[in-house]
Amino acid sequence: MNFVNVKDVKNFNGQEVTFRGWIYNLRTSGKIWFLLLRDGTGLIQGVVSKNDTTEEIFNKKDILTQETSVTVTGLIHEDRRSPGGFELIVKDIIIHQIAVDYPIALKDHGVEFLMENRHLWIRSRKQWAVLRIRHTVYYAITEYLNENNFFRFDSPILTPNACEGTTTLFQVPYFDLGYAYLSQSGQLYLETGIMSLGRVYDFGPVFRAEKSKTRKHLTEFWMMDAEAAFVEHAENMQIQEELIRFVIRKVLDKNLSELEILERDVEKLRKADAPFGKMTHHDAVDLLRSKGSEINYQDDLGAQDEFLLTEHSDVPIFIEKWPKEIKAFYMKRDPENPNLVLGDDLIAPEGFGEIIGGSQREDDHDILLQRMQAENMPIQDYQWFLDMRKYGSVPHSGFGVGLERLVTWMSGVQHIRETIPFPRTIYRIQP
RNA sequence: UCCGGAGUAGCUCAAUGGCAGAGCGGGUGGCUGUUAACCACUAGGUUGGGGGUUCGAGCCCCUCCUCCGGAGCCA
Repeated sequence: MNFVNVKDVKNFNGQEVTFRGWIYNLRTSGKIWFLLLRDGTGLIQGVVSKNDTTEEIFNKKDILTQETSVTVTGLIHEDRRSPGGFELIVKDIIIHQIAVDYPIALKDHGVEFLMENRHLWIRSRKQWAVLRIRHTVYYAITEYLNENNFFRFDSPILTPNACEGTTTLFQVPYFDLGYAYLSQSGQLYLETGIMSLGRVYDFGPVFRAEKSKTRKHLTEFWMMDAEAAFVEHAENMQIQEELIRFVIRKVLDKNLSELEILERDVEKLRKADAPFGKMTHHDAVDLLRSKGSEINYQDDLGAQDEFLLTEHSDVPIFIEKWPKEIKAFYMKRDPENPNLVLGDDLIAPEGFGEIIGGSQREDDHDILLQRMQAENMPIQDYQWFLDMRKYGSVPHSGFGVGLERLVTWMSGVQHIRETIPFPRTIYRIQP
């Protein structure tokens, strides 16, 4: 048999082919009936008419159900009336297994019901489309990095100590050594990698036990952390911008039909592939206060602030040079103003919020040590990290991209939980 | 954790303190071009758990549970 993927259907016009997949929907109309078949690569409509087939095949309409697995053979032909422009004149249907009482109808469902049935919900068209965009984004990021001399450097997931505050760590028993913690970021390890490979990245799941309950948070999410030697603040932002614009172009190139399924405004993505905005934290606060926000110059941006900053912008905006008090200990002080650090956040337009956090790192041993002592960090646990500033320290920078945040923005979905196959949130770990 | 909201048929939702209903899905029948098809008939209920007020509670009160939205923190 000539097994074919639905996505390749246009190459088989007029030929007899066989698809393997699942029944997405069934419509009967007397002496003719239609089935929608999905095979993972796409959807195609099959037509079965009484006059053109055997009674045995025609009567399969009485036993087929939504999500029944089948092998379907037939003749491809072009037809405007069919979704996708091609349809299959069915000659034979082999049933693998009949799905009984599939719970997810092609109708509205509540979030709780869909989350309980996440293992089935991923078969639905919109979820399918989002997961395909996730795939594109994932590979676009690695492609950009691989082509720009970054080496994959896998940092550990079980770690002895925290990169950030300990209240947000997941703790696991670790033999006779007490406890280990699930990694929140591979950044500190990546910083060691650049002294070997020059430019490195890791890409994997990270874990944050934050009790965040918003549409932008997961407790387990995928992050790409990149780190580069001899790269300073301005170049760091330039790399981030090139990377994100590369991802936008890849998604527009590969996922137009998925974006259409999701009813994403593609023009907004096209416009975002242009030079990004840039302002200092101080200027951002000025702007926000002029718009009525009560934010202060020592404050982090809130969700409303991120929206206000980007509401009239087609492109993402960098917020750079932050007050050192609200940023992590490892960020390098601004040589022009010791109260600031050379950090940058990249905020996506349309209210999708922060998608990147990055900074030039503090490369001076004594300044870094001071900063760590001021934050009461257990210095002995971080001796290896301080070592890098003793044995050939160099200026260096890095950043972390939240994969699901980026996919949320690209696909335009309203909640981050739809951008990962099995979301982990504060109140849900099933299925 | 805080603030707000919701739990009624498999699903989405109605129901002035007074007989618990509709659409979808299921079943049966009809229809040769359907697009989440349509039409007719039909089955389907411990109204989240516990307690209370009342002649009478899905509806009011207390409590617990579950979920949703938002905030803070962050990617």
